[in-house]
Amino acid sequence: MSTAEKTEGEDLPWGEVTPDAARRLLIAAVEAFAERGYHATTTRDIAGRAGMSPAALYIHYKTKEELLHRISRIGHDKALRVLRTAANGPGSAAERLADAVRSFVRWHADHHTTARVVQYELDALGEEHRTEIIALRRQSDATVRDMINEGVRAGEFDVPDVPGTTLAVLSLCIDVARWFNVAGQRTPDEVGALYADLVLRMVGARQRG
Amino acid sequence: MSTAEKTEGEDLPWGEVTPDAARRLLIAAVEAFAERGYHATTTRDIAGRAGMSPAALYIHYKTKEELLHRISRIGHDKALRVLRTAANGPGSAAERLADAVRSFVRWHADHHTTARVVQYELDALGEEHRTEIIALRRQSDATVRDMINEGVRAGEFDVPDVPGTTLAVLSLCIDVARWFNVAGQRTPDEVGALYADLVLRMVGARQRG
DNA sequence: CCTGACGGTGAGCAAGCGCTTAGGACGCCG
DNA sequence: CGGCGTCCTAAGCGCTTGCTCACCGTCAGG
Repeated sequence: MSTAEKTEGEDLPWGEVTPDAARRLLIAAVEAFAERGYHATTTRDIAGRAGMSPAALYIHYKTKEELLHRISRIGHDKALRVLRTAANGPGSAAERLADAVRSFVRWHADHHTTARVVQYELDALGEEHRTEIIALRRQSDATVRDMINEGVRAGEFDVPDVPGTTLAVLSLCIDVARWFNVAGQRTPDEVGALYADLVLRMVGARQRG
Repeated sequence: MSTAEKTEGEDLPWGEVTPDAARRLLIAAVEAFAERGYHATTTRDIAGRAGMSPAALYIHYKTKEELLHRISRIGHDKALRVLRTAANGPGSAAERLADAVRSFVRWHADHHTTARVVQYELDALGEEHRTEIIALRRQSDATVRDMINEGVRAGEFDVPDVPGTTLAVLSLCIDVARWFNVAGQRTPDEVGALYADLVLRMVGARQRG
């Protein structure tokens, strides 16, 4: 068996979406949702961007909402994995928090079109799908909160309000998806570095890079 | 002439919208837009919430987009005024910045339903209206940047990247409109105080309150 | 060659959309 | 009382929406 068969799912942007036509439709939907928002996007527009007829969409997805759900699910999974990888890495609490913020922000900047859909079209989802996604977000929250708590316990941080600071840190990172590339001229790496520094200041880390 | 005639425009929430029916429609629109988003809201829904027939909307507003524009315009004006009042107040740069963040955040929390429409439905506006609103946002940006610059010049702050930090501070404040009251249990005053402290940390203010 | 599954299309349905228009209820002035 | 302007409604127009359905080309297996 050729090695390309199983590995191709990981490196190209939406490789985990398996029928090729389904992937093209999903990518088209991400673009359209990010540009105009979920409700302002028509199924005809999505199918058109993917080079297909309007009816083709319903061969691969049951409803327009299912498309949004798939995008939201995969996007949140990836963002959470990025966060956790840095959080579980080596180094002091400050180093891990800076790393986590840096890569989380970089992800939101790099994939700002996906991130915008994932973070800002949440209540277009149906009841069940929305609660599923909210559970994923709580895991992101817990990941950041744990890092901050560890830093406080180790004496590295000075944080009077841990839940509030956690909320603010995540809010700051997530909002990158809204303004990125609308303002222009900053690379994802630069924003990541800036935000890592700002967050270290917010938690009162003693030494700064 | 009775004194109530001119003063009533200032204290009640949308007092500047003068025909009474027009105000009721606008308030209904704010609620609906905040709950479901602009595109997912129907003119019938807005009129229904205001206790009127669908056609009544078009006596007071030419289009649904004009309603959004009026909301956006008034909301941005008010938020900018709140920011500037604190920025032009007395005290050191640190005190004024903290004050500005505190009141700006409090406004976004208090009027989170209005703020959500104002901050997150921007690209539902038409071309001309959108550029008009963006000009107002640039003034908010300039107000914050000036305060930070003054603090740096006075030796109160330590900020390596002033434009980037300005962006982050505003992003942090604005995003309050997204999560407030979805999370619950924090009062606008508490969030304002927390955020003022966090922002002082971000700019490296030497003394903290 | 036939067969059947797969993946796609063209046409269109019922419902809902933003918005318009003809007309009615009401109060004010003569 | 009539005439008029203001504010609102009932009805509906033209169009678009999410989605369906009857049908078709392609290709592997026998």
